Amino acid sequence: MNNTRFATAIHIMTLLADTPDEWLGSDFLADSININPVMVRREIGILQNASLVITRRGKDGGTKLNGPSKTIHLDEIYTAVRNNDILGKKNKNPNPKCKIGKQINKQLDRLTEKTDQLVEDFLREITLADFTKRF
Amino acid sequence: MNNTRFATAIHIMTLLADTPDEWLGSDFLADSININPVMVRREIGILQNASLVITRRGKDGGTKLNGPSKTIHLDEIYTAVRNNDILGKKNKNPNPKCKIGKQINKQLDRLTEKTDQLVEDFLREITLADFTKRF
DNA sequence: TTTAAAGTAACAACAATTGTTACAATAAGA
DNA sequence: TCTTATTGTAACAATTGTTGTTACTTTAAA
Repeated sequence: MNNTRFATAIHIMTLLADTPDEWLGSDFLADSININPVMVRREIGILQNASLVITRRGKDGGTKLNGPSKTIHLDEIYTAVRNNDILGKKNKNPNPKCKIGKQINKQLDRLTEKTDQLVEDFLREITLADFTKRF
Repeated sequence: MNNTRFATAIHIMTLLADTPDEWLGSDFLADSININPVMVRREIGILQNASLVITRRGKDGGTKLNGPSKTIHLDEIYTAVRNNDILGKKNKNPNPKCKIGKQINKQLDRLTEKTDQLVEDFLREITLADFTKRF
């Protein structure tokens, strides 16, 4: 993850958790994170797809958590925004004539899968409420 | 990690482990991975800094493992090539006037550190010999 | 009907990754 | 000592990924 998407997403979620009854607008959220409101709306789109938040359009619109923060787990946020494996990308065309080139991507997949699973399992044990408690 | 550096590094290490007594050249390694020899030499430079391999310049030069593959652990390769945190980058200037903006990066650091440690601990339990056994 | 918000497309700017060429430094071996 | 093959690395090009911005449509409250 050579990007700020998890940081942005968990920042949004933390703000939403802080005032769970209010519809917070992208301008307000953007001002706390100090990024462009369009970026915020894009990230909110992802969080919506994952059913982590609900939004309302039009005047007085905004975004809220889709449930109590103690029922939301950090792995849900992570898997929603992640776009790479922890160990990175595989090389595209390792040489099939080489005994190692032929197998490497399969073996890397095994390792990648275990590694990713490990992190998800860890983040699943942490709720958004746990995270926000420290603020 | 939105790059192929771990994949390239472990591919190199696997090839070296396969013929531990030979000096393998960057052309040979590049041909198995199917990337440019310069990329291979660059990655070997990193592996050298981490004392994972030794190289010899000049005619009949090349690279070898710096020790038996059962004494090399995958976390050593991972930490040598990693250049990002698993949870990604932090936003640079969260708003210090906001109670959450003010704290977010500190709290993210806590989480990031635990997550990275988890993966390193996992990879430390796997030797290069374990990995290469399956080829 | 007015107003303020989300949603999103299009594009621009910037950063990271990967590929390539070229050449200096080095070391083996004739 | 000379030839040859290799690493090391700088410089740059090409590609891809990330972030920022503008502008406009859609939506819903009041």
